[in-house]
Amino acid sequence: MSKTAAKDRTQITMRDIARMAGVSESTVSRALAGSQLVAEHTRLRILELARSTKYAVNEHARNLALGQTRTIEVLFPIERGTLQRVSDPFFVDMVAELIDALSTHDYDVLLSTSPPWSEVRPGCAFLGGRADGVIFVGQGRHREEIAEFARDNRIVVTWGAGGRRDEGCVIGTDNVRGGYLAARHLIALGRRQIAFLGDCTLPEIEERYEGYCAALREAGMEPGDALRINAPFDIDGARTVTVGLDRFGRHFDAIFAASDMIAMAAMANLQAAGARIPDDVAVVGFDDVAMAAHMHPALTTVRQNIAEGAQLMTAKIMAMLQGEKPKGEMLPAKLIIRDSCGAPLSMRQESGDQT
Amino acid sequence: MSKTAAKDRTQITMRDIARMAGVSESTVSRALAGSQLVAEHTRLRILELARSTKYAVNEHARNLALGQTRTIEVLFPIERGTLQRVSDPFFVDMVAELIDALSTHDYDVLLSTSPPWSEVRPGCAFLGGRADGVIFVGQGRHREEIAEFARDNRIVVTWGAGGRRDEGCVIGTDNVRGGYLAARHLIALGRRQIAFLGDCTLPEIEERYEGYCAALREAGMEPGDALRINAPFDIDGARTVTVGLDRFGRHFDAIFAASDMIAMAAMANLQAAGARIPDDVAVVGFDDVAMAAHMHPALTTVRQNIAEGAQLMTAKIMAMLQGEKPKGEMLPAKLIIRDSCGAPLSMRQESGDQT
DNA sequence: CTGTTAGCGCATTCAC
DNA sequence: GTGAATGCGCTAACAG
Repeated sequence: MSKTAAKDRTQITMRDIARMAGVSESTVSRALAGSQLVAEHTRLRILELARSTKYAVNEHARNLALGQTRTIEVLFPIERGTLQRVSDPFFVDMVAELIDALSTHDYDVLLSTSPPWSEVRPGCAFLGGRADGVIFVGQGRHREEIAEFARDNRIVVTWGAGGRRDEGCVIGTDNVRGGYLAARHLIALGRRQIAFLGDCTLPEIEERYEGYCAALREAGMEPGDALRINAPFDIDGARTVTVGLDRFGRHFDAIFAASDMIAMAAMANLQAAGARIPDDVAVVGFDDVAMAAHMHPALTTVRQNIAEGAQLMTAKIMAMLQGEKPKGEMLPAKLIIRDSCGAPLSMRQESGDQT
Repeated sequence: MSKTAAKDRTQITMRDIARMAGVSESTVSRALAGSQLVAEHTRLRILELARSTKYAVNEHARNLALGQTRTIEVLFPIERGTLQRVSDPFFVDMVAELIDALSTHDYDVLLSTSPPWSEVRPGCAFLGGRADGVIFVGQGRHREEIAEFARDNRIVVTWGAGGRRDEGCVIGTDNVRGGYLAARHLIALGRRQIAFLGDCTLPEIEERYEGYCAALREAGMEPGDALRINAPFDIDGARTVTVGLDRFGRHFDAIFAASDMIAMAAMANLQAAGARIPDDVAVVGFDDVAMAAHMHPALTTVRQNIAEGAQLMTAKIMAMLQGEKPKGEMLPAKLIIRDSCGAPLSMRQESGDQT
């Protein structure tokens, strides 16, 4: 009973409508595919029949015959089992844009959280021919595994920290530059004790930290661990920020947060502690999520162009499907100056914020 | 060239490893399926061979033969083409939990944003046998279409506003109750001019508004349009809030926002305008996203248990797959009292907030 | 223009 | 225990 249930759903097949139309399956197939090799009236008759019977071609059979899937697997960097939830608007946007971009090319999106190297079962892991390619949305703590996977499989694109080594096609924002811009901006505003909030064990974050360090050194300051607060993305991230802030008290006059969500949490914590933003502490975030412009004060941040990123990744993977071997690319980071950093109005015009 | 590229990827098949192992395909199939009808040593040999050659069964062929897909389609309520982006952490969480719950049952998730009724192409729309069932994450502006679709197709579960009529299996938070709790709470705190922020053309929001109205009437007040501010979820939502607030000035002393994101935006706008929260304006949100507890002031909100919702939807759809016909269910809404409403400490103990 | 044939990769009766 | 045969639903040559 339980076994048959799924199989029972006597799906109407191509043969059925072929019989109903009094033609062969081939003709139906052609008609549905919009082939020119079929008379207009029979085509219309078949189409009408298909609509009225709510027939839809079985994609499995189709893909099996065609040897393709028209599906891209999108892998999330969420640690399963752990309570780590990302819950960052950045990901919704990215996935939504990815779906948009891919469906423009008539590709479906198979979403997953368990990477191919976590082989729970023998041969049932990943690209079982269900997807033509894979997109990793972020590297998480698996940069090496992803790189290796990309070397083994042709059709792989990953979003994350730029490939210095042979990591396949990696697309991402210029995190180093972004971090640099953020820190330089704060320094230009006269801040000297700039705390960094973020988990540097994540490749993207590490790059942002790197840029931050570069800006500091350029200004003759030496970045120190005392101003580096480990703030993970997970659900406890904000709490960690609190702890961090408590720990360092007012030993800093600015914060560069590795993500907007972290920045928002930090701002709330600071304000709760009575600090004025940006007067006492200037804050700069990273991502420019939709909420950023609507915080109080409005968040100065480094914008990642998600739509462009999604489209670029899609283009890359389409190219790979065509047999090409595209290289990774870096999207420019852009500083969006708002209120949380305390910049004078004169500086904003240059940044060209269109909020 | 471009046509062949995809097909060229000479996937190693079952026949290949059958030959290599010197057995028949049947035996390989059985070995990989963990059947008892195969000698231990040959099984191990085959498994080893499969691993070393990185072989993975072709899911299309498998599904075609089995008549099932082990895939659930998850539909997003995002309007394609429009610039409407949800970008709400609520969705990441929901999708992540859904993936978790479904993969526990060995089901994959096919993500999509184009509903089955938007038949762009003839017969290539939706359940082309690629998925065993569908989950709608929210009804958006398509409650009727979804209801109809659920009537036609057996395996459909939707998250949203409870089914008063024959809408199939609808799971959702008790929005009416949630709205009622929020408004009642504000009234109990002495607020009298309670604005409602949200787009009532969305079923879930409409229900929250309904509960809000019930609480007002219970207290002898008549809800009026003057206090109802249309604040859509999309990217311009926060801006609309601003407009709304400007329009009404200080004619309200409290706000019930239909989502936490709206609440946060409203809070920021209020604070920017010099209003003190909760002194001048008390705020209550809806969802309890991770950020809510880390706002300043911490947001009082109505919690939706997303994990439970995802698990429940998964359970329902699994039941449907077994041939059962489960009914929709409503998850309890829970008021989480924090700081933005100005409630005295004594009220919090009762609410049992575990932040 | 249309029907016939063959095969995509795998699971599953059956025989052996 | 294992192999041979059959079919899942569809597409793509191949003949008419």
